[in-house]
Amino acid sequence: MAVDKGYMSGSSTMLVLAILAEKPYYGYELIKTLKQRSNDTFDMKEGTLYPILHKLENDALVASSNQEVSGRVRKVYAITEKGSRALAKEKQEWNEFSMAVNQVLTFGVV
Amino acid sequence: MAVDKGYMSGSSTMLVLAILAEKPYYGYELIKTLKQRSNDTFDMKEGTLYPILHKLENDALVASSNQEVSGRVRKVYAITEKGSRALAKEKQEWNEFSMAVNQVLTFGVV
DNA sequence: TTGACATACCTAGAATAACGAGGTATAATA
DNA sequence: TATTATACCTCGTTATTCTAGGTATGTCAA
Repeated sequence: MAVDKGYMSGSSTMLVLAILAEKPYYGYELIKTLKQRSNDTFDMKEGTLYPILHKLENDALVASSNQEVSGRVRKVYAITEKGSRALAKEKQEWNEFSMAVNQVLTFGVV
Repeated sequence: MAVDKGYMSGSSTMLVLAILAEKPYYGYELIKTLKQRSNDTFDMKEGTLYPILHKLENDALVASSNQEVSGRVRKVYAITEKGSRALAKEKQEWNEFSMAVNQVLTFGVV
């Protein structure tokens, strides 16, 4: 990660879901997209992503299918209805968390 | 934690330093202050705080001294010059990180 | 005065999450 | 043909937090 890896903890799953909320992606493509969207701040490793995708699929938050993309079969992941609901909840938690952090950091600052 | 514990990872140390940046605190007091400042979002456990304080002291980011506070000897922690510099850096990293998250979450949203 | 509760500091072990480093295979390109 | 990029995967290490305990003191009500 470009940022301290500790920060990533907990938000990785949400970030993956957020990317998939737009349209289906396959793993490798997802990493590149995440990197782009974050202006090179997030450089998620494959050793991080694939276990996350497998867990998401296991929990039925995403569904995978083998599809031919530009002449090659790839495992494409799509978000499910359940996944969309989970994402909405995680976004809410993230907002609560980040606001609380900013509140502590800016205490006393006018 | 009131929020998912995963989110805390990485920011706990920064939050402790941020509290100490205002004035010296002893451990127990610090937990209560953090909880107040965050509107009950952060409920840090003692098993989390004390190891953090010990590590911070070991790295010379804080300094401790036994002081009598309201008729009782307590271990009071104060931020050092080095600690202030570390806090400034961590704040910067936090800003970079949270902005990147928000950028990914709000992609395509007008 | 005695028992319960809050205060106050601490540690060991379990759980979780991300990473590094490796493996395997195919396609493109020089 | 050799190298690089693509593409998916797993295992073991490391880092961080929590749970659950231990110890001790002060306060307050029954």
